[in-house]
Amino acid sequence: MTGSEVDPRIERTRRVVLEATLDELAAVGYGALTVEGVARRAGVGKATMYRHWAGKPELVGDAISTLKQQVTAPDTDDHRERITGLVRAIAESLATSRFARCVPAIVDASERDDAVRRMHHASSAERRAYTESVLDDARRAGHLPADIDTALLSQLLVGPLFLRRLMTPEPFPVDEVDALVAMVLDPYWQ
Amino acid sequence: MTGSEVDPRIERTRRVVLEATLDELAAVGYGALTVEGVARRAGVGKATMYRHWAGKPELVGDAISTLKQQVTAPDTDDHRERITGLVRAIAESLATSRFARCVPAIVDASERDDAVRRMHHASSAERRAYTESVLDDARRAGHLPADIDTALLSQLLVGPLFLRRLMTPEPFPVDEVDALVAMVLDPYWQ
DNA sequence: CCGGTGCGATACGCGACCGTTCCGAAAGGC
DNA sequence: GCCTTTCGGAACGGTCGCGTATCGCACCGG
Repeated sequence: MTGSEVDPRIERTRRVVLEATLDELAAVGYGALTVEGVARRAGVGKATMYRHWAGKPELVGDAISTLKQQVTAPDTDDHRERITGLVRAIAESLATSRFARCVPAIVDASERDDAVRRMHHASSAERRAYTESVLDDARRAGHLPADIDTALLSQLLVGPLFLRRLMTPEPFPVDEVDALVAMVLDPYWQ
Repeated sequence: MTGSEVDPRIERTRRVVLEATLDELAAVGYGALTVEGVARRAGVGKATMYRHWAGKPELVGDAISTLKQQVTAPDTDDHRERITGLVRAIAESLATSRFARCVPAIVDASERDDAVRRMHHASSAERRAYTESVLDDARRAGHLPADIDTALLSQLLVGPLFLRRLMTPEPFPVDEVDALVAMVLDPYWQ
């Protein structure tokens, strides 16, 4: 009845399977992902899968919800450097992280399943809010015009990164982040 | 031997099937797309499919290659208006066109199949080159600094549009295109 | 130490899609 | 008008994933 602690076998299964789900998602995409395939990759019995998840949408939705943002702005008082550091971190993440490897599959899955769609857009909104908060800090510190639209500004900074990841052969080069930030911010920086 | 003209039956089959392929792609994505499903949607025998295409990758690659960009800048001497009109047209296209409906599936398919990947990136490069050429015209006309990076500039204008289509519930509002263009270009416009 | 429980493995019937083959009908092209 | 080509439809054996059920084993927790 105390039940506060979870059976470590259950805990382990959840961890291993959700890990495998993300790998499978990156490897074959949403449409071709199968519960049986994830079970194989995770080294788990198929029955175990259905003991924990109702089916493919629930499994994938659960897996995606574990993809929380670990990208943060550097901890400095220099607002300009905070912004540049954040954009650079996002660019690096989009070039190497598991999230980056899953993005195309997640984008596609969002078109097919409502639960995945909500997860994806919620996570995306969270990341966007964080970027905006960093910009707002700079604005409140007087480095940006008081009436500037930081929501739009954040899209100018991040949009090109996703554009390059999803629409071109190579992600946005981290080397060019400084030029990007300069082109966007220099005219407004005070 | 003259062979200059193609049997209209073949021509019709190609047209109908490639049309259906794009619809199916938008509906179920790449991973879940099946040759049999496309045949059903097109109202065509399965044998006919294999008479014309070797398999799913070739079929999808062929279909995507028919998605040529019809978006153009308005024909005016006002360079600023040409640019704004082009960005507005892209935003409208991303909200309504079949291309927009297929983008998530195409992005995902590009991660799975090399032929699709090449098609997608080639089309994307073509569109980007066009946008850059419009910006270059404005630059040569003296409206933009001679040394400005129009490639980066075009990503600032288009990036947010794709960001909103792929990472948020709603595409970039056409109403806000003017504000976007203003924020990007105003500081550099001469 | 022992009852309870999660586990991997295996097998089931079922349906979908694969890629191929054959057919008679319909339409093209000379 | 006749020969040729393409067509849609149906059927083939084969593979794969579905979701469920049932094992015996191993580990957990009290």
